[in-house]
Amino acid sequence: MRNATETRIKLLETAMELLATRSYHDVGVSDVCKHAGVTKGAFYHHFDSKAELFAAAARHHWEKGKDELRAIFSPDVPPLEQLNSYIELICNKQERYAVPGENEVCVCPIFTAGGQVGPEDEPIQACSRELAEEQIKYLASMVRGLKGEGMLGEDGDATTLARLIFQYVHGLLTYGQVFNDLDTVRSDIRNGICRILNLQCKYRDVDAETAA
Amino acid sequence: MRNATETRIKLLETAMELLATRSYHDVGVSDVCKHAGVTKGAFYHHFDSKAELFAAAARHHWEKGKDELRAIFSPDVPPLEQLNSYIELICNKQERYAVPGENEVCVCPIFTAGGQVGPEDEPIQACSRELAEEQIKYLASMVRGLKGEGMLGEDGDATTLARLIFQYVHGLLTYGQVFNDLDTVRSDIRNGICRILNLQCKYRDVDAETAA
DNA sequence: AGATATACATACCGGTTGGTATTTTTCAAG
DNA sequence: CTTGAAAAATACCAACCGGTATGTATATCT
Repeated sequence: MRNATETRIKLLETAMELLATRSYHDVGVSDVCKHAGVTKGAFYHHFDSKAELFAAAARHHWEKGKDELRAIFSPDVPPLEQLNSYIELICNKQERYAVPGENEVCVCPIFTAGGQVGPEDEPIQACSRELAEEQIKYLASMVRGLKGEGMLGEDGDATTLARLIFQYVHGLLTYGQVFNDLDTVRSDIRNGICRILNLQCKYRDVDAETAA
Repeated sequence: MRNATETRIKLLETAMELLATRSYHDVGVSDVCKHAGVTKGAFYHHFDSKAELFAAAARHHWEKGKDELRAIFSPDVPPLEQLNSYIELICNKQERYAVPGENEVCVCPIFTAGGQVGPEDEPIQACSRELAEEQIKYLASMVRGLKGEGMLGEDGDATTLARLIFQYVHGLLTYGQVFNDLDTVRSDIRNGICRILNLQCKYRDVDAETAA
């Protein structure tokens, strides 16, 4: 592992992987190092502190996943398909990060950390907020799209709706984590989001896109 | 403080107070002891471990608040009033536990802990699940009431809706905590719940109960 | 009052954790 | 090659935290 940037990235991604199933405080720097196959000396060569690592890791994770989001929420994609893809994305993340049999469900590691650290680790909270806001923006564009196609029942500011969805999804995943129940997450996520959106019933099924 | 049960209760309640604004790992037994005006020796006289303290504290907190819930969700209370009271209850809890200027928002300390500990502290997670399920039962009875009065738009299993609400509220509070923004919580909570319920518009305002 | 169990205090232990100091290795430029 | 700086490994430290051991008041029972 002589490549510097490679080990740095390895550390960043390992940090997020561990954070997906454990809490911020449960993930020690030694843990990260061990799983990344790197010693603590190397770690502190790249990062000043644990907090800095996780802030950087969150940003890295976000940047990496951004392309996915951009693809999903691209203006070229029909809004309803955006919705379906978004739901699918979250479910896929479960399969990618969760540990079957142990931790069935994992919440968004970025936002979670923000809720688990106190005000002393402000940089991490700030990072959480920033990325949450950005994600909400993507959702808001989708909401506007749905509204434009007349698929939503009534009023409701797009940004507000997007925020509500974000809040809901996070709560849902936390619920899934505590109950270690991925099935409920799978069945609730569409239901919850569609209800918040007040999406017209005929569009709520997964295969409804063909009807549009 | 020679009264045993008194100090025990003091410890239980202090634990929940601290947990309301900090994470489980950030609240040490020494912290609890200091804030409760009790030494560690006294603490370990009453509890076997930190985990046991918080499990017991959660139960105590729950039992204490149960009367409120029972009153709110009593069959004698009109369903719509139940909803309004529930929302108000959550907002009031903010004023009670949050630290103005520092921690504006606090999430349900019981359920939060469940999401913050790993599988090693299983008792705490178990406690979280148990109390969450009980709370969902109360919500479900409210949902049935609303449905009985024909206030909800359409289909939807009562238990499912109750679970969705629970998930949403938790996500909302976490959002509020990270953004340290009580105002958004206040304005989103009614919106989110009513949308999940698909509560008919005319009943959504706070003062709509007079119309019922 | 004497005996005994309960309630609490003080001091400390073992382990862990974030972080540092120092050394060794790698590798490219001169 | 030599050299020098970045990268990574080793060893280590101070602080902290959950938990324990032991001692001391206070209440209860006989």
